[in-house]
Amino acid sequence: MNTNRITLVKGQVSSSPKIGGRVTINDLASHLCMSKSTVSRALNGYSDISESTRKRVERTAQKLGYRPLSHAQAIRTGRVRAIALVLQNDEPDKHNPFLQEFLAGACEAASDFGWTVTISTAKSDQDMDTVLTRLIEERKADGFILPRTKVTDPRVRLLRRLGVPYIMFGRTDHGQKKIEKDASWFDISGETAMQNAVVRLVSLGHQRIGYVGSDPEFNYSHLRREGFTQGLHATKLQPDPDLLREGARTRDEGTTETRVLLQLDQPPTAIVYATDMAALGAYKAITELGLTVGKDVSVIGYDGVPESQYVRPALTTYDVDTRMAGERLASLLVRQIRGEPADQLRELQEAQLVERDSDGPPALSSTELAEKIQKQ
Amino acid sequence: MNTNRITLVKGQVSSSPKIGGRVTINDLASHLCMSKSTVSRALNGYSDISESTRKRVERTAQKLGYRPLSHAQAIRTGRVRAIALVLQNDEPDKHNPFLQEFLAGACEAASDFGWTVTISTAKSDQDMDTVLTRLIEERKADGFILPRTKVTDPRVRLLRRLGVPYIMFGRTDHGQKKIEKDASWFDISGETAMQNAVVRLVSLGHQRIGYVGSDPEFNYSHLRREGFTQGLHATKLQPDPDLLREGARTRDEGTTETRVLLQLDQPPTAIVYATDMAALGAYKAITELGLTVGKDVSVIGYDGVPESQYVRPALTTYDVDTRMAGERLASLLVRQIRGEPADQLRELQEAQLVERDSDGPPALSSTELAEKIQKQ
DNA sequence: CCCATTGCCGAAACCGGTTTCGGAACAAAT
DNA sequence: ATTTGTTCCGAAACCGGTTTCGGCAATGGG
Repeated sequence: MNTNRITLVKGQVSSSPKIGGRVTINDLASHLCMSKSTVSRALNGYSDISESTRKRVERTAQKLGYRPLSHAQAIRTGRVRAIALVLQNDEPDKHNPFLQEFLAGACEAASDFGWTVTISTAKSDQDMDTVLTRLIEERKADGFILPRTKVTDPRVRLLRRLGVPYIMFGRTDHGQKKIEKDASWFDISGETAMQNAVVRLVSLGHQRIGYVGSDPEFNYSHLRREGFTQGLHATKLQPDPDLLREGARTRDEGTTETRVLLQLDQPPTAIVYATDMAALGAYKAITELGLTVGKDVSVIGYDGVPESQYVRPALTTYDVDTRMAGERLASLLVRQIRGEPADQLRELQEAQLVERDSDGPPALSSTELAEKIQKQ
Repeated sequence: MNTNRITLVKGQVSSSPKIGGRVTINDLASHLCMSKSTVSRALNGYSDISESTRKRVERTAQKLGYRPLSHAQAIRTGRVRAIALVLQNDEPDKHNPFLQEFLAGACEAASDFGWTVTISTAKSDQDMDTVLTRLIEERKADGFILPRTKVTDPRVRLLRRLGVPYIMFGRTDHGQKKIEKDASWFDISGETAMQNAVVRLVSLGHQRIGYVGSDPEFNYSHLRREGFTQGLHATKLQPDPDLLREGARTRDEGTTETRVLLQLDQPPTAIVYATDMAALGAYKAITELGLTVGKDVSVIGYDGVPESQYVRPALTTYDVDTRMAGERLASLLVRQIRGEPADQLRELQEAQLVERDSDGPPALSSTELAEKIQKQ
């Protein structure tokens, strides 16, 4: 009983003339022979401090290596100079090869502003709610980066209700700008990539092109599918509902959906995938049927996962600059917290085509392909 | 003037609007009709508060949803209840598939203690120094997790000099416990895995076993190599310096080192790799020579990267539970910061063998293998 | 019954910053 | 010479907690 309680000890001689050796604003003030309020206002650019003293304070602060403690400032200002990123961990594919680069971008951008990044993880939507609430209540961050936005995103609702700044990596509402009319976001235009993929395949001679989409829960899935159909439209190809598959979130599901497409009476000679993972899964389905990727069936992916350059044949894909995404998101979020209007903090960038060996002119027509599959 | 003088309003009872809606310790104190010092000490388990009032305070705190601001506490205690993780970003292979799980483990453990995780990245050893110094000076964290320890680690020197708590993921000094005699660490025993790999291969019938090590800058490289040679010793195989290669940090370097081994007059019929990435690189070298992985040449990796289960033949490897590593590291670090002696906060766990198809009985003897390679 | 402990709590100082308010010094206007 | 502004800075309150210190009441010992 009472084992872990703190016992008061008398005569605890503090051997600390200046524990930690930190330079505080008081040290700085007494060194300069002025009040700490003047020092504070000088460093924070108040207009009622003369230019000369401001310079003097700044030089001395520099010389003594003074750094205000953000948490000491926060107690009055309410700002901790930190942004938070909460990763959701219940996704089918937990291995995110881009995370390190994304973090590097975000941390570097934050650091440039003198801010830091706190990170947390959530196991489910509900846990996400708990985690966000806790971070907000304890004021661990002044704003949030929301990766992988969903069509209707519960995180957005929560943060919006609590009035906490956030920026989305991705759009919501299929990009219809209803919910997000006063929200900031950064995104890569997957729809443009999908459209370009179709155009590319058509110009290679393909007439029947399949599509394997991703988890419809995420907003990007819808945008990419729309991009694909716009590609069909732009190339005057007839859309065929049979050629549109959805919901391939993993490599294995990519295999499954590809099988379905290739078993059609009129199979596609080329397939566009919303994600590289699904496209990598396609290799298995294609080779299982005795077909060759890039000749019998052309494959184009999206994301630029590292493995795409190591599979044989190497995967043609649209590469996303994840590091830059992190950098832009952090930067835009900090600016938003500092007061810039959110609806002016939006950026849409393009993915970069990486031409490799998984696509090319069709070796067979769709009919011939069907026969070859049949015989197998 | 006097505009800021708030005039007292009669009906202003306890349920005041309270900008921001947060419950502060003052609210709690006035709600309980006791001083805030009593509340504070009650919540912090001081022995001079009676059990009954302590319970009462805790219940009320719970009911009102009171959460102390860690940065408000920090101003007096010097503790922000956060641990930091600084990732180094200049490594050859920037794609770390384990990062998300590692973070999940660390965040969850920290969260269980009511702590948080702040993250940052460094581009070089020098940048690492800068980043750490900044985080320390601004007291953004109370301690650090140091991933991927080097043989002599500059981070350790810095933190040791500044007296900042840290825990290493990995050991230093080849595990000789010189520098680390009063440091805490968590590690996976790669040396045991390497030793077991040799034993396994010998029992499969292999007589000449090669080894491809990793970057000697990192401590684990030495431990794993020593584990390998201990495996040779345990199986009474004669060590051959020609069969020991070092420094394969990437897939491509794995390919290169494998080529060297297979071009020997007496090539190995099995090769153990310190990392999966190098082992995956081996596939290219082996198939290029017209050989079959798992029959002509057995391959065993270490790490358990996701790709290992997708390559053909699937890679036999020692799987590391990265999520648990993050969890243990965070947990041990928090306990250390809370006062437990560092030299009692050490854990060594084992990697888990995953038997797949990249190893098996040797199809040929070393001499026969050499001839087959020659003919190619 | 008195005195010394002990248990328990409140008042106030404190942590390192920010922000408000008032006033001194000086210049310009009347 | 007085009034009116400006410019610039110091004193003090404040933020939300923690910790020190002292004191009151109850208890126990002689």
